Amino acid sequence: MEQLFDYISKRIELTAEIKDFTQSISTIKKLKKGDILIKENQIVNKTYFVMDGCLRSYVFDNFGKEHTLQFALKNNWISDYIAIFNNEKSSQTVECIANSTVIETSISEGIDSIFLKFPKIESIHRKNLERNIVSLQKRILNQLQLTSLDRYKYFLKQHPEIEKYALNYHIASYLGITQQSLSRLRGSIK
Amino acid sequence: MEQLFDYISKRIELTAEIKDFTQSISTIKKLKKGDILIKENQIVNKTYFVMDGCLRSYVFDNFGKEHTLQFALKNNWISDYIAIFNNEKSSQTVECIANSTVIETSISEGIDSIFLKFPKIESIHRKNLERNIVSLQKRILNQLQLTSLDRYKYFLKQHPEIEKYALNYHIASYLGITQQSLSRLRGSIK
DNA sequence: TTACTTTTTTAACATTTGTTAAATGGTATT
DNA sequence: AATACCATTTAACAAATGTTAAAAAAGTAA
Repeated sequence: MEQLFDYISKRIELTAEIKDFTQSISTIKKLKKGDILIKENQIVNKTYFVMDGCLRSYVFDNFGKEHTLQFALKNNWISDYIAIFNNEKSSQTVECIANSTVIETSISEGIDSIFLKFPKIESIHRKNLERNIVSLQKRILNQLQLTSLDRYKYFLKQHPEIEKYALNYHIASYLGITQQSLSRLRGSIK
Repeated sequence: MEQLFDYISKRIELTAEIKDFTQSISTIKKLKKGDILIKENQIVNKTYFVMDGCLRSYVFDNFGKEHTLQFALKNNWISDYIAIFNNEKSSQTVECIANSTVIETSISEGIDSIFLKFPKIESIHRKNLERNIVSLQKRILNQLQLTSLDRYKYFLKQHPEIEKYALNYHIASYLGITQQSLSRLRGSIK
């Protein structure tokens, strides 16, 4: 649990109160490759902090194809935030793509009520949201202005250790191309 | 200014204090089509609330091509948020694409200091960020799973009155295709 | 109206990416 | 080692989109 406390204390002053509260809603879980943490059409009241390993969130389209929204490596959070923020059932799947250790944090009492009790946590959350928006905007701009080869190169820079964990089609479905195209791009690099 | 107060009071209880403060950092501006509000490489300490008309934010790529990040219609905010959140100089341009009336809000004292004084404003901001993340994620998913024709149709649903304001290439550069391709898609609809 | 500018459409051709299918490579199990 | 399973690469062809250039249409000002 220390890893999460480190994360928090880098952002705000970690009081005993906040520490106790965080502990009370969190549990450490060992996961195996292939485990599914969130399925489609469920109520989402958990969010996951990756201590080690790698999780992936994705959606299925009408043809059953997967489209990857996020990879979460060490010290990153993942969940279906569309569902949480909109109070909807999940449309995303969150899957463990390598043996991982995560902290599962329950937000079933509602995030707004948490922020009411601990305004400092709202500040952390707000800053995370800002960071998140910056990276989503950058991803959109990449999608608009880069060729798929350049997107792939940028992706590797951003996630240097991802190839240890992710399959070809995980990455392809993040970049918006087919696995065969990605394979072609890889060939063209050498 | 009433329009902005309406916007705020729909989200939090609008106290006299917050009203005064908001007024003290805001001015109404009439803009003409073609006016540039934010240029590349400037310090960004303003954000714009559209009362009427339409603004657009975009970036230039290495070849001088424009890529549209956002259209802001009535009751929407626009600025270069990457610059603001990261404390960087602007990489985006914000342009007025139709005669417009906006409220220019100065955040030169720093958004964090504003939130310290008025935690309620941080809550509004936080909820806006969440909504924004949902729509950015949806845009990414659309980019991943829809054909450009379906993206265009979805875009029109989302921005029903945009065709009054936006040129062909504004929309094309938002969808990530050329103006010629967009023209082809339009033809194929009828 | 006319002349001028800007935007949109159209067309021919080039390039990229998708589709389908088969071959190759890797890993774990018996 | 042999088998089975899964992931990756390769190839041939199809479809979508980009590129370049010109024509048509729409908008604007004198």
